Amino acid sequence: MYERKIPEMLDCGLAVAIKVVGGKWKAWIIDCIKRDIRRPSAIHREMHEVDSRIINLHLKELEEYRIIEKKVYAEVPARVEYWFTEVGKSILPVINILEEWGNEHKEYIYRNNAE
Amino acid sequence: MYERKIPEMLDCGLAVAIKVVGGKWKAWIIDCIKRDIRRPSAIHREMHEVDSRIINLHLKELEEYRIIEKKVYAEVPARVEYWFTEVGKSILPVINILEEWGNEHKEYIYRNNAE
DNA sequence: ATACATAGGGATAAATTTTTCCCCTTACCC
DNA sequence: GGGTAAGGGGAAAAATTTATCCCTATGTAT
Repeated sequence: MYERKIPEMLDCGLAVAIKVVGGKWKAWIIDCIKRDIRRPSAIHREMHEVDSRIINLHLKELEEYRIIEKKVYAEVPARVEYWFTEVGKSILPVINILEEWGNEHKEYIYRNNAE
Repeated sequence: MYERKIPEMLDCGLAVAIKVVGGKWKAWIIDCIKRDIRRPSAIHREMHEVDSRIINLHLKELEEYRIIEKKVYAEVPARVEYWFTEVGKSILPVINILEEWGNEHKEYIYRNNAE
């Protein structure tokens, strides 16, 4: 694991919120789980652009924040599912608002990048 | 300027929104402007932890997204002010929601990091 | 002449996040 | 044995963001 050299700012609510949703693929992963795609392998099939290693890292991070929790079934082949915690559920509407804002304004924001 | 090697995903609204508010100090800068701290030097005095170079870079980025716009006054010493555009204003309530969520849950999220 | 405040940026380094590559385990199927 | 599918992670490289250092310029004040 990477060990941070500069301490983070944990006091600001905004920084915390962005930490939770702000990774490159975390929002997409959260969206998968929201759509009942719960197993690591299924998430990976859904997000085939992304290496499964990356997905694992993000899942682990979200689990550390206790946004999601892992359920392990004693089956073969191994079966793992991720479910939102209560706090995890509470962030879903926040994400929706972010997404709405982004969809409404993305052409505006990136008008210049179009060359 | 740094030239990206991997193209970004501009299609997802969430990615766009996070791009706009998700830099390390952008939210703080936006908060300054919201509190009528509009001049680069004043923002820098407010955010004395952060090098002015960094603040400039973020301001420039926000300006490229047209979240803020620069007004240059023909005074001496030079006077520059940043103001929100209409779209810039529209993101403020979104940021408030993020911040509220973060403040409400930060102890929960970082309970483990406390060692 | 020296110092200060303002705004701004080049060059480079450091820190952090993301990616790639390859490995391990269990158990089933052919 | 060799192949599949599941979950998982070490090590190192690459990509990206953030930080540090030092310079430019203008005009004003001491």
